[in-house]
Amino acid sequence: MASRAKATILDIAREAGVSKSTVSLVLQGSGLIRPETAVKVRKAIEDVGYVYNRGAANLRKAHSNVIGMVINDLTNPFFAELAVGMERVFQSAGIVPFIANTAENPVRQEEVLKSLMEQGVAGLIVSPARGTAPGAFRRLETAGLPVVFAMRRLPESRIPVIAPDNHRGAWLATAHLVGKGHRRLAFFGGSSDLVVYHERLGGFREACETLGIATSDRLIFEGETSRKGGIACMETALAMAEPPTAALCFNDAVAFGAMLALRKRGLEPGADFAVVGFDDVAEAEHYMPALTSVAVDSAGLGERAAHVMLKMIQSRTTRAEDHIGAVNLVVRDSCGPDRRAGMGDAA
Amino acid sequence: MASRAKATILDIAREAGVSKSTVSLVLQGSGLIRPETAVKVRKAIEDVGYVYNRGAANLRKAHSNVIGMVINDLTNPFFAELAVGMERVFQSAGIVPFIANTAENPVRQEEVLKSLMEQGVAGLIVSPARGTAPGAFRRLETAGLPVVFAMRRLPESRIPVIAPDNHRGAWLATAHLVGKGHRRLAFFGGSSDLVVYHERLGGFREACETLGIATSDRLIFEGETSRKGGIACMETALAMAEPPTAALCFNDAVAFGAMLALRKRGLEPGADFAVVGFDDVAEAEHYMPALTSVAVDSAGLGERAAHVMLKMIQSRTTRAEDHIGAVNLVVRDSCGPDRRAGMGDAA
DNA sequence: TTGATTTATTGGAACGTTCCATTTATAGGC
DNA sequence: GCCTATAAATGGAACGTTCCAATAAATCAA
Repeated sequence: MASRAKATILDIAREAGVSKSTVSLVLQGSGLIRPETAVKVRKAIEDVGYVYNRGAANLRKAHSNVIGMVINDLTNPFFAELAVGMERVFQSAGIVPFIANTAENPVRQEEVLKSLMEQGVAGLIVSPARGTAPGAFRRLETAGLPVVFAMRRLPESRIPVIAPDNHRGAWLATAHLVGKGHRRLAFFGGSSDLVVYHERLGGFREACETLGIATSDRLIFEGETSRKGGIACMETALAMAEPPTAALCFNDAVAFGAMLALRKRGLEPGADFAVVGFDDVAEAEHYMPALTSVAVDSAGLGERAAHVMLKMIQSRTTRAEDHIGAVNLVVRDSCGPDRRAGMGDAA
Repeated sequence: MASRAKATILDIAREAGVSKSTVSLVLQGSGLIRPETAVKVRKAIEDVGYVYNRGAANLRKAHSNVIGMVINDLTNPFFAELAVGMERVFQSAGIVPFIANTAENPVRQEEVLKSLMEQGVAGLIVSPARGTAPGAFRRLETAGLPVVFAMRRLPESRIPVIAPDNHRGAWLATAHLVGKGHRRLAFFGGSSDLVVYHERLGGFREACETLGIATSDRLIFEGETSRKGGIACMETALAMAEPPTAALCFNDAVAFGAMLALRKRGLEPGADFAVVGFDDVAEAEHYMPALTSVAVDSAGLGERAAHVMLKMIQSRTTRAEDHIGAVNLVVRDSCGPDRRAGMGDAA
């Protein structure tokens, strides 16, 4: 049907016997054209197999309808959920979000960012890769492009952030463990080049202090934020002279790893060692034992980030308020009372 | 630094004291320009904070450097891995893949496809949403756009497919169960609107027939391809007068659900009922018990799909060979021998 | 020196839209 | 019937690139 060369509005115009301007108007749904004419034009559009060329249009129009989502690890279901939340909002605003994965690689991130800009996106929602240089987003800022950070932030930047209340989440989880009678608490996973790490660890430390629990740097185990990292942390911890009896994990993946390591040593997660996760991914509920975790509502945060972005685009500004999302501790089966202390005082 | 209005190559030309053509040549890395001139131009580019306008360029150039990946369910880690494999290949070819999620919704898929085309993508890699209309890709075909299906296919279409050998995978898994002494085998999850379902179920049926096992439609349980679906299947199955002793599950998610349902009834997966999954997602290895599953190498299939796409773009064709990826059964702990039969003949 | 050849650089015409300023057609008021 | 107001449709100039054909400058062979 369609000829080999791509059809343009001029082809449609010829086909329908009108001018290209009329076709353009129809395409934009303008009320200025007579209904019968519109019908005629739309038929011609069908007939020639026309596809709109947004690149050409953007040459004249102020802004495009695509926004980019730059995500550091797509294989983490947590980020996938974030993406899904954003999509929900954008879809209803007629905006198409394109997702790009940086695989936690700053160089790749640079490329992706460049490509998205060249494509003329209207805005960018970014969860920056670990190890991103402090100035990496300077260019975007000076270009006046709306950018919001999701989940993660960069040490010093004026870019608005949408993230959960990491400090409070860690506080709640720690208090829960203390309430169960644990006195020797560890923190598993993560590393200090992540701002989130400092927030979560900070909440842990503050809770310990407030509740009169001694903390020691020897009970803080840095590690990968994956199952593997969790296994490693647990193994080192159990090898100590005086091992901890409970651990707050940087995220759920680390917690799953920690529980795996326990099993491998013949210990029962929950009963022999209490584990709390962070993020509350879908899997947490179905694990054996079901994981107690800090729920952050990632889809909700995604929606929020999308709304903020929409507002920024609308008001053509590059500034917005940070949004710190509420968290809550979901208690399941992975934290029993401290065995040793339990005998004496915890009934 | 940068002025408010976007800088164009004309601004650069003025700044560097050359013509716009020279700037364009530098941008394309042409060897025709004198090195000193190139340096001067590049400096000017830095100074004015220029960002390349790919939309304008595509107006003249034949094709863009972006290809679209349309995925039906981003929250399934399986698809995320597929995406990661593709990205690896495209990155080294200087192509930027944009991912879009259809959330298993044909309407959304239509929008996403439209948007991607308008954006002028060079090609499309698609895992079609369930319930996609047979003609949904007709337009793309006639437009001469290279399209590859990944993992899933549409009933009748000439679009090349990259997918695992579902038939053989199911065959292997079924034979494994039979080898363990099971004689009453069920198939859990999936539904007949998916081509993949017919392939997997076909392999199951053929293996049963070849190995002399009776099958009955009453042992084929359709259901959602999720944990929830797996739970439902298992519950219905166990309620039967003569329940099966083993099940091949449509995918790993269904298998996890089935095992969950067993536990809920006080039965031990592996010992009391054998379960095999399909896809071998990362989680399978770490589950309790570790899940026996058919590994499909999704990242590898992603790479392959990307290569096929690259070749299609290069040779400006819309045809390519299908590629059926090898599978292999990873035996873990979720399938013990049939208890009842075991007494008698399976030692 | 001259003409031919090579090397660098440059105008200008596309590319497919949008949108402003016009033109043309239709209707209304007198 | 004429003038004005409104509705509908249109031509043409952008927008930021690429690329061809043309020019200008430098090099070479005679």
